[in-house]
Amino acid sequence: MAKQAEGKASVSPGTQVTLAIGQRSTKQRAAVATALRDIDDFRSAQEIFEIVKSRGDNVSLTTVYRSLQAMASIGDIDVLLNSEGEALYRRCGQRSGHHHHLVCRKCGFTVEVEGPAVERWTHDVARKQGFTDINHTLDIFGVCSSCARKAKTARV
Amino acid sequence: MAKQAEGKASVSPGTQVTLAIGQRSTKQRAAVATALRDIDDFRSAQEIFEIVKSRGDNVSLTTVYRSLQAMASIGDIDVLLNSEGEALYRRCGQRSGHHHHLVCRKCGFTVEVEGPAVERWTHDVARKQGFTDINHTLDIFGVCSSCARKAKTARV
DNA sequence: CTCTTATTGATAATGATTGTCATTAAATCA
DNA sequence: TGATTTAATGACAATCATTATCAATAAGAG
Ligand SMILES: [Zn+2]
Ligand SMILES: [Zn+2]
Ligand SMILES: [Zn+2]
Ligand SMILES: [Zn+2]
Repeated sequence: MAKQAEGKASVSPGTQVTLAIGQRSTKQRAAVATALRDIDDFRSAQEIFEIVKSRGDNVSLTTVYRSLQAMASIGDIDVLLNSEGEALYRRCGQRSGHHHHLVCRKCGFTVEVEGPAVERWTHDVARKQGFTDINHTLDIFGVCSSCARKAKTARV
Repeated sequence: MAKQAEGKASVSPGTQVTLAIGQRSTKQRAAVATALRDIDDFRSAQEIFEIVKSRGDNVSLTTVYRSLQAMASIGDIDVLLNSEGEALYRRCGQRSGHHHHLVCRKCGFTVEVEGPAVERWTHDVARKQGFTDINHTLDIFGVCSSCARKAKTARV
């Protein structure tokens, strides 16, 4: 069995891919990682597949799915489900740990937010009810000022 | 056009169905509403379809979907997406308005929770970033004390 | 270079949800 | 009550994101 310590391996100029033990560094995964560096919004696997393709890299949709899942399971990227239950992915800011997202419903523009008070509250509520192994989801959706402006203009 | 004021119409002994303007009272929707009264957990449309059937009522899966959506859009029942993006439905406590859920990952046991401070926080954060038309999702998951007990016993 | 096996890609399959459309039956009214 | 209107239903096809298969490829250890 090929063992390998967890760590960074540069597989493409300017892009770093975190690998779990036993994982291999491939150009496909590097291509996905690179595409994620270019965008700052939450995007679906299909959209990321298109972005990768438009950059000239050729990766199958299946592999895009697998790469995103691998990255997400390591915590390298964030996942959130939109109101349709579709998974959206995003490479978030420098490992700021647990955080939440304020996402524009129209353009995907995302702001990372943290709220220690909220974290405390959810935990307290759950423990008070006797729950253990607690986790939570918290996402804020809205229309960013840019999109709101556009909508107003378009209506004229 | 058949106009009708919004209100309650009893369509089955012991069950009340809220109707929007223009909607009709049918035995199928009543059957779904009755099934929802019997359960206290969040369930998928498919599961509710089975429950309705097991009670002797015959409603097509398509209609179960439509009934649940209609009830949810009025706010008569709550919807939440599980980690797979599947919609789960539940008839919640007496119209307590906006609230959130603490759900057992194992058995589905649910506790309704409210947190004015969290509501204020999400709204403030979003507005501070210039967002409008704001909404949010907040769900807490864990293992209820009952399930935790069972797990400990089973392991012996 | 050789070998092991993780990874890929083409494709089929899954599974929840939605669309279609002819038929049924509430609600309204003569 | 019987006729009329059209919301609602049901059987079934269609979507669409995601997963499963499996043979072919290639990373990386020795
Ligand atoms: Zn994030
Ligand atoms: Zn949190
Ligand atoms: Zn509720
Ligand atoms: Zn809330």
